Amino acid sequence: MTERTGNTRERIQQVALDLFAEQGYDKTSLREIAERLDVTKAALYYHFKTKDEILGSVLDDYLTEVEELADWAEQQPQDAEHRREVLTRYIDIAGRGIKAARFVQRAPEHTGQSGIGERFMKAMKRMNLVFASQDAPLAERLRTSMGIISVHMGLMIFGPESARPEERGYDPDEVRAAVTEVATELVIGADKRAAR
Amino acid sequence: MTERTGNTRERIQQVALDLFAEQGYDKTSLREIAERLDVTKAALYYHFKTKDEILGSVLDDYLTEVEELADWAEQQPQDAEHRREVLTRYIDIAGRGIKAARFVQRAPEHTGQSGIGERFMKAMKRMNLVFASQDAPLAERLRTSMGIISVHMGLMIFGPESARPEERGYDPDEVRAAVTEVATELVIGADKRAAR
Amino acid sequence: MTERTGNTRERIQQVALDLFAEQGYDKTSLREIAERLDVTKAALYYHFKTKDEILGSVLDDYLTEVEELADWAEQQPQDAEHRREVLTRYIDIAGRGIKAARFVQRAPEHTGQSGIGERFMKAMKRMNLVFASQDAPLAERLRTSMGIISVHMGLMIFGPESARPEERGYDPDEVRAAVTEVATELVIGADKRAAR
Amino acid sequence: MTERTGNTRERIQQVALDLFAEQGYDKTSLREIAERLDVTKAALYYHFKTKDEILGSVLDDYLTEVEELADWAEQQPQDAEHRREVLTRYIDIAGRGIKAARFVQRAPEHTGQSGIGERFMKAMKRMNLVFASQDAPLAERLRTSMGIISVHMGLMIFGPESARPEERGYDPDEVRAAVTEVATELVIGADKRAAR
DNA sequence: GATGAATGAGTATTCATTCAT
DNA sequence: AATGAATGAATACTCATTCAT
Repeated sequence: MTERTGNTRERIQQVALDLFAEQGYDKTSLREIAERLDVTKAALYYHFKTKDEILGSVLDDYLTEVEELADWAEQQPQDAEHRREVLTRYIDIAGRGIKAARFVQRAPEHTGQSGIGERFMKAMKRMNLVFASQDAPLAERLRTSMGIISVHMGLMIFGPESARPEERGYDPDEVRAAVTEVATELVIGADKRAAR
Repeated sequence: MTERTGNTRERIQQVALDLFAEQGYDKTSLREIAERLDVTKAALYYHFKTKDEILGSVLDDYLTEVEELADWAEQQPQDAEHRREVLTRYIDIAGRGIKAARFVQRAPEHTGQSGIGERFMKAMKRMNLVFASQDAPLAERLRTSMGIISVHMGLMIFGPESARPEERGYDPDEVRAAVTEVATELVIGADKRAAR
Repeated sequence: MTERTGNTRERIQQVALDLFAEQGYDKTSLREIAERLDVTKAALYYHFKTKDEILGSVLDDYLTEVEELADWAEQQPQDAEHRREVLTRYIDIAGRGIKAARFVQRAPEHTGQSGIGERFMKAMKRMNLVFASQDAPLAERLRTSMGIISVHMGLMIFGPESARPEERGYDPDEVRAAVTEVATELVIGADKRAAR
Repeated sequence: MTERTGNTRERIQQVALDLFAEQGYDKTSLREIAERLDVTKAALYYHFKTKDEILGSVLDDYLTEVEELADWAEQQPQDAEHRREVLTRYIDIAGRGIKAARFVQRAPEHTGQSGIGERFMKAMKRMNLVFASQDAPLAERLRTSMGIISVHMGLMIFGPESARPEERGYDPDEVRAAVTEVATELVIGADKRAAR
């Protein structure tokens, strides 16, 4: 009784996300995914129409959460308190969807052709605009951008699946605290400075 | 008779760096490079042994400069003043080798297999260690890492060859000032805080 | 409750014939047929053993009619009057089974491997022999062949489902008259000439 | 000394045309072509950018000749004598490019997507219009169309490469005479009738 | 009377690389 | 200093078919 319970679709998604996060989208071939699951490539095509659709399905949850956050954030007053709240929520989302977030950080390579690429670029742009408007001073915009990136990078570098083995094994709460601290300085400290 | 003689090697390097920076290493094919130069692919192999060697030769200057900077920095006292100096020099190097820096930032995709990947990972690690030791608090380490990354990102996003057309056209000095401001906060501000 | 029961088999045949006539046998995939019917591919296999059997079942009526016509024709005296009669009947059959006739005309591509291919080649050969014997002069044989082909072509080009939109919309009787005129000239005119 | 003299490109064209004429474009795979030439598939791609380009290059001569004939024909007076001349020339062209002509006759399957498909449809349409205008009676138009088709069919059925082995081996001149006779009746006989 | 899940063999195309000239 | 010709291995994707349920 090998536990093959109609879960192939989800197994594909898991493996695909793992590999995409590890090696990037382009470097991950369908052959690789199929082999790791011990099915044929054609089986992947039973569950998904294209490779891109696999990526889409795998980023969908993450992206949806980010989009909903952006929706909410755009309706809030743009003060320090709310920014802090938005940032905390974003860290939550990225923490849960850590592999997606990792993929997202290195994604520029892929963006542009696939529908999913555009969707995700738009979401990221909206997040950026929550923290600094398009016509804020360059330093301000760079700082808040780096705030968001620091979330991805912090989780990538010190998280449980870091590419650098010597960095694995930190306490998740410690990592989260560090990420929150740095990202907050960049995003909210920015706000305080602007208020001066 | 202004026949361009002997400069093919350099022309290859230029075109290759342009394309690598634009599209990434993997997405750039030798066919593309050769076509743009109006030579055959085989000509590339006359000048370089492999694709990876092209990349290596193209990153070499940049990497050498960074390595020399690291050499120097490791010999200096680790105080705020010297860090500021190191950072300024790094910004100089990145500013000159902006395409290499851009490539470097998205490089994780490529690192690992090719000799050049390792060399450049090592150089980046040394730079990081100049600003925060391996056993500094996580937040501190993340902050200084973000300091370096902010240099690459600032130049990539607001520099003359930004991928986002709406961000092109800023005054280089303005960009440099913003980059310096943000990177310094992250790297030196960090220092001040640590001193408290 | 007008649940369509038991008619799936026929619906498959209809859709398949439509698509085969439009795009050809090879370019029509079972997925396409299944999708258009909103059933799964496996359902097709419940009703037919192979793709080829679908084609067979779909051409069967047409082929049977042609075979019966050939049976009858072979028993008749080979004079102009009877030839005219055979031709008229053939035009009737082709007019009713216009999609089958259309498929038949372009069929050479397919003939040879599938049982149905052979059957239909044989039927066509018999029709040809009704109008000109194997040892008639080449011109005579070509002329009568063209007579039969002109039936298919006339219906294909000027019929209601012509591939060329600008040719759709002629009065069916007009088309039939033209077809009859040309085919008769080729088949019977031939006869008269032969009689001279 | 195996006679491998830079002629691969032409060998590809020959083999491709053979196979296209025999089996049709879609049913002919690049693997098949490559195997028959004892080269790899990649070698085909050294000489041609796509499969379609192979087809294009292979039909080009034929198509060019037909187009030039159409150019010329459109400038001539539309009388029986000139039509006879055009037809004779067309039979010449088809006789020389018999495989192309054969492919052309069954081409509808392929036409439409590939650039070459359109080009060739246009050429055929022009040939048709030389013999009967768009608003001639249906029978007239069908008859002249059949005139052209009878050229292809005659050569296909009775020519040296007939698909039916029992029809191979006729004297080429005899075939040509038969084709000329039937095609002329259809195309010029038509004219006489119209003149009545 | 059908579906869900899968397979094996195939397709066109691309790429880094090689080597004789 | 370079080209022309080719290869081997890979890639994303499609198709007819099977079978347990």
